Formats: sequence, C-alpha cells, structure tokens
Amino acid sequence: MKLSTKGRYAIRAMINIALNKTNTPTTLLNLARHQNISLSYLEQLFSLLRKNNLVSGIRGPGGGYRLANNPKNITIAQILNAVNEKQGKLIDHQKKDELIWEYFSNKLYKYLDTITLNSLIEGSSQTEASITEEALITEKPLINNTKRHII
Amino acid sequence: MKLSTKGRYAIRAMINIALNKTNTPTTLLNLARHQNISLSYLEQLFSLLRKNNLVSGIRGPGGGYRLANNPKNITIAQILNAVNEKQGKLIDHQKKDELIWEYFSNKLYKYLDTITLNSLIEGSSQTEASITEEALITEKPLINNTKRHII
DNA sequence: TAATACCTTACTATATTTATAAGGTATTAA
DNA sequence: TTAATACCTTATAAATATAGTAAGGTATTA
Repeated sequence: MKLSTKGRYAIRAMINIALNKTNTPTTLLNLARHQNISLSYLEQLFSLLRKNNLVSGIRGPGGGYRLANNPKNITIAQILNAVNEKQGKLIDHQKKDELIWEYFSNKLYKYLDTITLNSLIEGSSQTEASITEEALITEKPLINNTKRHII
Repeated sequence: MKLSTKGRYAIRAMINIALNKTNTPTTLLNLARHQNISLSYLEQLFSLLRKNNLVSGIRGPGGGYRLANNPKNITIAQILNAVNEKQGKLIDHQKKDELIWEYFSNKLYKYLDTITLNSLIEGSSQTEASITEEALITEKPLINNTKRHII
C-alpha cells in the first residue's frame, strides 16, 4: 500500500468529480486548473483510473469524466491501488534475469508461501525443488532437468 | 511481492544455513565468501532476517547464525518479505506531508478499503470525514476540527 | 584476546518515480 | 466543418529510492 502525492492527486480529482453537481462531466482541463497540476499528468492518472473502472470518459465538446460507479462503491484504497499500479514495462535487466525473477503475480506469492525451506533442501523423489549444497554454492542450476537458475 | 537480487541472496543464505550439517552455526564471513557478496550487505540482510524471527544469532567465537525455526516452517515468501520490508526511516518530505501521508500499515489499508468516496463527500453529523468543495479546492484542511490536511 | 554478532554513518551507482512537454489521433456536439 | 474534448505516444529533467560497499565502532563470549 503506497501513499504518495500521486495518490493524493487522484483522490482529490475523484472527490472533485463526485462533488460536481452540474450535468456536464468534469474536464481534465478544469481539474488541472483546480489542482494546479499539468494536464499531461492528470491524463496519466485518469488512464489508470479508467482502466480500473473507476471513471468513464465522454469524448467530444461538453465531454469529460464521470464516476463509473456510485461513490458509495468506490473506496479510497481502490483509487490508490489503481493509480499506483505497476505499468507493464519490462526492462532489460528484468528480461535477462530469468524465469523466477520475472514479474510475479499474487498467485505465485501464495504459492511461495507454501514452499518451505525444508522442501527445498530435503531430498525427495517426487519434489523437483530439492537441491544440493554444491549446486547452491556454485552458479549451477539448482533444479535438476532444467537450464534455469531457480535460486 | 518484490523479487530482486536482494531476495535471491537472502534465500541462498537461508538455504546455506539450513544445509549446514556441522554443529557450529554459520558465520556471515563464510556466507560472504560463498556468495561473493560483501559482509556489510549480509549484515544488513541478516538484521532483517533476525528481526523477523527467521534466524537467531550467536555471539562470540564459534558463533554465527542458525535458523530460528524448523525449515519446514520457514517459507520462501517469509524470507522475501523480511528482506524487502521497508526500513523505518522517515525522510523530510514525508515528515512534511502530514498525517495521512505518513507510513501506513496494512490495517489502515483495510480501513481505507471501507472508506468510500461517498463517505467523504456526504455531509453527515456523525462522520468527521465529510468535506466541502471549497475545502477541497483550496489548500485548507478538509476535516473539521483538526489542523491537519487530510486530502 | 580474538572471533563473532551487531550497530552506525557515509558513499557511489543504478533504478524508479514524479511531473511536465510536445506532439499526435479519435470522437462528437454544435 | 470546426473545436473541444478524450485518449495515446515518446521524451525528458529532477527528485527519490534501492543496491551494494566501506570503514569505523560496541557487545558478547569461547
């Protein structure tokens, strides 16, 4: 859970939209003026808010943004999550570091929470996660029958 | 869930300790040699591992580190969490940005997941989270009866 | 006394985040 | 048809965070 000025801007913007009592949607230009922030930055934030179904955009003159849901159903945590979400850009050093160092999902996290140290060090015919000390110390692959480094 | 070389070092170190079949605990100097990493860095990692009750240190000659638990009860996720944990250093700009921008716990996250946009914008005698548009747009405190900026 | 954990501060290099800028295309009300 | 808007792309400067090393210390204990 990350708290930053970025989230602050997003929450403010969302509140601004929620408080808009007129019939016309709220434009980013307006928000930019209110918050004294660049239009470009707001566009980035709203791209994320839109992808996360928190707002919906209306194009053309008289267009702008509305909340995608009843404000009763939009939590602050949702807004912060949307806006702090990792962008999917993989950079070189990430590509080089192989499988285990790629981007992991929450599912994998839960999986890793079931993998104990013991399961890694204890020899067992059915587990492929067994390793030897030699494999650990050297830079050889730690899992048999694969070319990837796992640890 | 963060995956980095830092976590890799930590997992390797933990495995090394787990595989130590001698009676003497594993020294950081030894680990440093094995992993070709600085003693200083290992000390930082082990400070975190120790605080998270994954290892216990033994001082004095013949000292070193042992696992604090049966390897059956130590998961990879625990190791990664321990080592990637935010250090508690508050820096200037965080101090300046007041209450809501300080370091938040998971508990607060869950709390924020119950705070809807609506609860912020809807005037209610019992909630203190109600705001006015004016308070939002200006830089005045958004919550009555407090000097802190909340949004 | 010496080996070790454990602690502090400083530092360099790299990576990430923040925020802005400048250009575009797509949509649509008037 | 025009202009206002969303929506998209790429670039970039500045601030902040992270990775890893270094150099010094103190506390504990065989």
